[in-house]
Amino acid sequence: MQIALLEDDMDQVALLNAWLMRLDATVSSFTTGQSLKSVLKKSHFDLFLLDWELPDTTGIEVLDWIRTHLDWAVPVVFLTLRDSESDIVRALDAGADDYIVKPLNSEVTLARIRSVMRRLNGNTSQGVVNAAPYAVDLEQRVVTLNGDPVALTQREFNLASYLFQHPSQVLSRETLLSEVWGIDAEINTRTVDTHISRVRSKLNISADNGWLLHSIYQYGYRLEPISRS
Amino acid sequence: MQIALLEDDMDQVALLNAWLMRLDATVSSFTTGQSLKSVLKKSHFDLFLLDWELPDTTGIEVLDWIRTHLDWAVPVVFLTLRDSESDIVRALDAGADDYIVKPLNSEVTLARIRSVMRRLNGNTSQGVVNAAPYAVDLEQRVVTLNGDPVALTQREFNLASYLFQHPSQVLSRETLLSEVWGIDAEINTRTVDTHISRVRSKLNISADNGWLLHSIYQYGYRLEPISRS
DNA sequence: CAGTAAATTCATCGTTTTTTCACATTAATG
DNA sequence: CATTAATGTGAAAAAACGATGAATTTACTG
Repeated sequence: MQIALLEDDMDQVALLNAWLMRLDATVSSFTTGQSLKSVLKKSHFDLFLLDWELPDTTGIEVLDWIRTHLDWAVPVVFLTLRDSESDIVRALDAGADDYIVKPLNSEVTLARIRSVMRRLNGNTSQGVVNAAPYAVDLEQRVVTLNGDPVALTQREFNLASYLFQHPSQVLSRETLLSEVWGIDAEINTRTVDTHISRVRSKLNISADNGWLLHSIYQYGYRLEPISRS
Repeated sequence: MQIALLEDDMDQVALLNAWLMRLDATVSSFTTGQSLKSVLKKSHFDLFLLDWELPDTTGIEVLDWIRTHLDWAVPVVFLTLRDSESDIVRALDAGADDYIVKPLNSEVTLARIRSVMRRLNGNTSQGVVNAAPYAVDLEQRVVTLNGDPVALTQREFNLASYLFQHPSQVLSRETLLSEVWGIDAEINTRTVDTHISRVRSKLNISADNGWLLHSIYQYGYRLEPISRS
């Protein structure tokens, strides 16, 4: 679990770091919007925690940037001193998933973060991911097409399973390397492409089966269902 | 949208009913856990709003019942007077999606409910930009002219989509490079011009189709509709 | 611990996409 | 109207991707 914390008060950063450790998460903290943005092009985060007031921008602007440039699926939680009702409404309507007013209570903060994360993973944390005509059984580690199991290697299964758990999301090669391979370095390799190609062909992902696995030039891949109406 | 409201104070019920109308929702209210349970066997709800204290049970028990007997994915929000931190943590960890302490503020309550619903519905925020005779489907990443899809490459689509999302606006080359290419440096390149040319020709943007894509001398471009009378 | 089979990564080539370049055309200025 | 600078556009060059066989690494077996 990768958490990005945008907060310019170093005391708060230290405090939150200590608390978030209990979530079994890796926390990357940033003190300016600019520093976060520059890292975002290459890194993946599962959750953003934003302060409202920052040296070079506001949390709302960062949220807008995340919502237009990244995926909608990433949860964003505000942690701020600003407690006016209009600010709360503004942040939530801009796409925030929760809004916690400082001073923070450790238990409540963590419980709210857990709640947001649960909603994100909710349907897919375990069991069977349904993506007709495909189904991904995370217990048995098997992907089926129309009920028939398809022979995949471990790595192929891990990749396919990650893709089906993040449908319609634009996934960078770095994200896939980090999430599927567990490699965090920025290495020059075409391994991801090779495996994507094999998954595509073994699972026969095509318009006929209602799914497409596109490449995003210079970036990564995206698995998406075709909505036929 | 079907909302179930479990609340025994009739004044609160009346108040919430009035507010929730704005969400374009149908509200069914219940004053006892038993009455809600019996209806659940036949009815479907998209959201549960629970008070903590009820004549025959507690909100926590109802939440437990929902989580074990119904789909885990249904969002549940607490609306209660109980404001102790331990109660909040208890409810959230039992699977609640949000916890709002009374007295309620209408705007904040509605914004929090919208936030929870948005997360559930898989973020239908991206839709189709209508710019007759063009349409830009941000989900499928396809531009259509009179309903026929036009073959565009990724970069061409990104550019066209950005232009159609900012019609009649004067857009500098720097803005386009930053928003479409993700490049923040001011580099000397004619890449933007080439792509503009491609978009213009592939989409056949011309007076015949009601749109023009002008260049702004020494600055950038502007896509604008022609008002035909 | 060696031999074997399987999985993964690497290397290559053909194809597609993007960028650069060259030159024709258009626009602004006085 | 002439000059200069910027834009339009087709073609070439460069970069990235798809696919597949070869090489390497890993896992298993006796």
